[in-house]
Amino acid sequence: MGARGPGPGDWSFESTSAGKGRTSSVAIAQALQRRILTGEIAVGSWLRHEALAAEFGISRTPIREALHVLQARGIVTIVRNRGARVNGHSSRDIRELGEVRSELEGFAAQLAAERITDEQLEQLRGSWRGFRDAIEEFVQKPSQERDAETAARWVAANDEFHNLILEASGNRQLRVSIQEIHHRLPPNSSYLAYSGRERLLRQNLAEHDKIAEAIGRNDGATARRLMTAHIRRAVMATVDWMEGKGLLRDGAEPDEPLAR
Amino acid sequence: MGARGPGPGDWSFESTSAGKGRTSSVAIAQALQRRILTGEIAVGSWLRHEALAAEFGISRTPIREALHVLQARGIVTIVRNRGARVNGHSSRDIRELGEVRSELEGFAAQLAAERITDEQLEQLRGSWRGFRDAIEEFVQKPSQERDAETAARWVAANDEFHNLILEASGNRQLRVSIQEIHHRLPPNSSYLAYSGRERLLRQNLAEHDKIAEAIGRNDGATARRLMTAHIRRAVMATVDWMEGKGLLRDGAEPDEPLAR
DNA sequence: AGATCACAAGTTGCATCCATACTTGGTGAA
DNA sequence: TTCACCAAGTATGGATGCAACTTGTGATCT
Repeated sequence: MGARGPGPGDWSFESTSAGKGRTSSVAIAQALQRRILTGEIAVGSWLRHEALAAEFGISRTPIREALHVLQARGIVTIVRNRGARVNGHSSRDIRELGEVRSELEGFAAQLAAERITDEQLEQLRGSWRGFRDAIEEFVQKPSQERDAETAARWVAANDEFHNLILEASGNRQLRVSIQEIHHRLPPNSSYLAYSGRERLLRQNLAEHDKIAEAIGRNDGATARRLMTAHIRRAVMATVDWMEGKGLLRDGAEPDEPLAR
Repeated sequence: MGARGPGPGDWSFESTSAGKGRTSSVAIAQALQRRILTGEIAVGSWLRHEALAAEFGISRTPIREALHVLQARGIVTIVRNRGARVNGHSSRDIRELGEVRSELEGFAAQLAAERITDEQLEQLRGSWRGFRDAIEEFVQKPSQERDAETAARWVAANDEFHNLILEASGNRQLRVSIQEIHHRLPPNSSYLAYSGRERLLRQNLAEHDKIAEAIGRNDGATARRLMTAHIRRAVMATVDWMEGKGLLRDGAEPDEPLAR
């Protein structure tokens, strides 16, 4: 049961048709969500059934379902007889999400420190080594050769580290809640925010090391404190990067569509 | 601007028909969710489009949308060409959800203690008094006269207390996450779990008092500790009640893990 | 008798069609 | 010139029809 879930930050499919001819509406929701959160679809824009249906080569019905799913996730707002509008994030939203995430992951680290098994601990250390090796390989390449594949390795190793801790926490609902928060954040934002900055990457690695060590000592309080600080730093880096890329909505919003 | 935001994930209505004849699919999702979480619709049962459409007097299209929303909330699982199956909670799920909720609400209390304004503090105290009065009125009535309306008063006062703290925390995303957890729990479960037990009600009241006092002293650490313990106690009462009512699924799950 | 295969019933998934509400551009009057 | 009103256009919400898939049952073969 360990290897089951790809965990948070995993939007695998998007590749056109999932199965044969039928494209599940959840796949469409995922594809739309990815485009929205990466900024490919602008914040505040309206999503029109007809255009999306034509683009995906299907009818409006599954599009409508996908939009309702996105509304349930808080990513768009459906206004009656007007359509679905993209709910942008403000810098404040990202920071607040980061606060929540840091608390939850800190809690997970504490539980993990109290409950982790020897086998899981060994996996965690292996994951850390994988993270280290992937980073070393990444930073030693010249910038031109840094392809997506090498970068994906340390992204995967990073995800694995956090997932192992969630797994070791023994609380499945905690995992669901954290996933739900990831659903409200841009995918791979950590990768994008860190990819160019070697110093931050190395700092990240060192933090992972200390967290794993505290968990290995069954020191829940320290593990929690370290993890919380770790996530907060990552969030700050993400906010910086998003602000630089102009992906954030300004604080003041032009017109509130859902005034009820 | 604080009071404005129905940020993402704020749907207050549940009141039958939203407009006139048109029933929004969101309203249908709410109605179905309520029935599922109260046990009116059995765990493990299949929801069929045709039957639901006939029951609500509408066609299958909005039913399908509602089911997809419920799947996004983790309440049902849609299996291709087979339908939507109700995902029951196990006692472990409820406990785990309670752990998460207690952490988040504890965090909210800590933030509230650090950031609350004088005006909000006064509201909080007023809310506490309302809670006290409603409980007094409730417990002094003979059992037969305890109608839904009087009980609803202290339920509302209790909700107001927690909502004010969330508001004072200044973190809107925290509120969304907690609401999302509530979406995975039976509605009014606290009311149902507490309604018959005067001692628990009074203890609840005393805990609210201490929490409000710690927040008033700007003592974040104490407020957090008290709130976390408060929620955990409430969750334990809820689990007891749900086990007594047979609303929980047995621990071992036959097949079909609920994570996607 | 037990197992296997084929067929039929039932359900879902998607496409298309109709009704309704909102938007918007234009026109006329103050 | 500006405001108000009206009408046409457009997009969404819901209903219905059809194809594909799953499953249960019964007949046939070993």
